[in-house]
Amino acid sequence: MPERIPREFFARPTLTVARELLGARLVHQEADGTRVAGIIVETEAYVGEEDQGCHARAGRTPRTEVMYGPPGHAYVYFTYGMHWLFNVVTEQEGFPAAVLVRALVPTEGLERMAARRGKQPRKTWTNGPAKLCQALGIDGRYHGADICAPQASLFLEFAHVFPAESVTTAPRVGLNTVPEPWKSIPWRFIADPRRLPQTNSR
DNA sequence: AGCACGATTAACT
DNA sequence: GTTAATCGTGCTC
Repeated sequence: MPERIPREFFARPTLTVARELLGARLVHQEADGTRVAGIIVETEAYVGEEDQGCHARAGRTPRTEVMYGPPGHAYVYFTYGMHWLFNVVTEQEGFPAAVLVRALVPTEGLERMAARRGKQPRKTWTNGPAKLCQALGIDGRYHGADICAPQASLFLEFAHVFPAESVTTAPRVGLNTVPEPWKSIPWRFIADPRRLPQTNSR
């Protein structure tokens, strides 16, 4: 039985959580019991009101309220008129921060993913933050959900640990109009999926 | 009340 | 490399 990641894991510095979430398994247990899941291979950290790339730069608003709440909750928001993005709230309650999950390697519920991602090739099912939400069936219903609750249907499990040499960092994506140093600071974490144990992919 | 813009993607050229 | 699709949010008037 895989071990679910406890809340204390998320109640730490956001950069640490973002790095250590690489290799974790994101699981959506659907209403019929089907597990749709994948191993996280890319994340980004968004840290506090000072971070001009973080939504909380505007302060506490209805949209960002969840980021100010306790760690281990889902911050799910809608953008570009059609895409959902999934984040996990980090740090202590009262400090607004979160980790955006940007990419997964699919491992379970492949037929569900195929059904949701349509005719797209498998390689592109979960290689983007909005794509993985679509593939796993994550949308605004999960905004604010406690992913550490025992009965949670959306949660994280410890699965794999990537060695340091398989992890690289880079500036965060899509912050074109954000001022420096936030625009270039390397708070994006990328794991080499080739370092993952072989899956039954084809 | 109105508006510019975005933590994106897919389909173009 | 460029662009349309599409709408909630936060800011301005």
